[in-house]
Amino acid sequence: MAETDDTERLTASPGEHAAGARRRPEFRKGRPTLTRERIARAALEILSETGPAELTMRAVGARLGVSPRALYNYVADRRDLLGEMVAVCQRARPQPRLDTDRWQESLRTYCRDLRAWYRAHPGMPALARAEDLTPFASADLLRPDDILVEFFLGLGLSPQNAYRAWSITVLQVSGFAEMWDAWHDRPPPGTDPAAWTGVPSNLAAGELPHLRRVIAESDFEPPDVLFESVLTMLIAGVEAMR
Amino acid sequence: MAETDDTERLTASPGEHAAGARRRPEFRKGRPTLTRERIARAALEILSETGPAELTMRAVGARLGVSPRALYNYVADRRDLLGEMVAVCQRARPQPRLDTDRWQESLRTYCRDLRAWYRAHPGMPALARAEDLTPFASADLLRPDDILVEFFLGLGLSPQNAYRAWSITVLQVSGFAEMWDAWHDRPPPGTDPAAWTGVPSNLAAGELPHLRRVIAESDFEPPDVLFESVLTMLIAGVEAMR
DNA sequence: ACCTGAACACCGTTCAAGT
DNA sequence: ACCTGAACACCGTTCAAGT
Repeated sequence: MAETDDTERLTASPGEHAAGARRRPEFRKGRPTLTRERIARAALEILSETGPAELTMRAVGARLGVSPRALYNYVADRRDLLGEMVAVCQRARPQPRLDTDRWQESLRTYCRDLRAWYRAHPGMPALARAEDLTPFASADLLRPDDILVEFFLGLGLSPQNAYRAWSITVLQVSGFAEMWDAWHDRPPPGTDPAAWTGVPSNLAAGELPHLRRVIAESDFEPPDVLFESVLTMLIAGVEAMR
Repeated sequence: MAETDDTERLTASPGEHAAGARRRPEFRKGRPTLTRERIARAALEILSETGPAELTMRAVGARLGVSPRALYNYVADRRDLLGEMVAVCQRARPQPRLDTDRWQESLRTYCRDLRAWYRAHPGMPALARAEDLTPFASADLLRPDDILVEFFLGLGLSPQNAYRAWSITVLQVSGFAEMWDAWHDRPPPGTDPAAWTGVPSNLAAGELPHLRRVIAESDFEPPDVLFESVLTMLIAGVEAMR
């Protein structure tokens, strides 16, 4: 029993077991034992199913069939729970599979994966910022970023440009997911998602003529199409750095 | 007294005065009279000085020297107050001054103004989304957007491309302000702003080699420089649409 | 070792008075 | 017409027991 395995280490509870103590049981009264990770996952479910306002300690406890007080045996406070939520998310961030010989297509693919990951946790960056959490605390959470930087260096970019390209790539994808997808994936109640163009339909004649014309004469494009346009711009920008 | 002026109309209180009634006094007990707008401005100050967690009805009342209950004579509830905050912000959105003959420089200038505007209200888009508010409710708030679309049409873009260019411009600027500036303008307490690169300094040897190399061999670039890189990409993207 | 239940301070909101 | 103060339900968190 020299080394505990990965999941065991990550889900260790704050009440430390002495070395060589028996493992904590997987179940208790029919319910799975609480762990920091299990609590964080329940909280992430609440966050993406409802929203940040409904993410309360009481709601997390209720979802796990436990009193709110029980959570405090594993997390110090709400802020600590949010930190664990960030960590759980980060661990699931996609690992880039990048090929410098087909660099445009592989960058595109990775950005699509990254976008899907951000979309799966809408509002998480905003929540982290509102609570002054520092993401990327540990080195292994930055592995995807290291691979991405390596890729840009492999394209022949200078270190400075590789740093810029990395920053801009993450910025483009996270910005798109948070500022665009978040609205389109769950529009405010009462708005018609399909017709949602950002422009009110009850306009006085002559108001906003150009905006109206452009919307009338454009085909409706789903967010995916706009995202590809952003990626095309990004790729052209990287190309210009070489 | 046929037409009330702009500010009067916008700050009308819900308790309607009969037509021809005298104006409500500007002051009351030495303090300026409450209005929806004045309440929203106090709330915006709290939001940007502290953060969304400190934005409470009680705090807004205290800042105005009034009991929390008094606010409910002007706003229906917290959500209504947030809506008024959005409206106050939107009214202050910069009007583009765009010249198709010097289109690159004037687009750049407008984007800088727009970025400054977003930075002045950090977390406002996230707050609006968390509370399911619909921004851009009224037509006059979309005036800047109409001007921007007119500008892109004037460059010879097709309606479809003008729509894309508008979306992407707003997306780029808002995304940069919310995802990048928000962190750099007020980093989590305990981090050194000048050295903040997003990478922890206590790395084991051999960990994240490429990220470390890139950071070591890059000059520190303030966010302004990265923003200009984003704008260069945006301009190249628009150029490619013509 | 880990849980529950009561309790406290705080927040949004409402009710009943005050002037 | 507009304000205050008390009150209610809810939230984060803690204390004192339970098993």
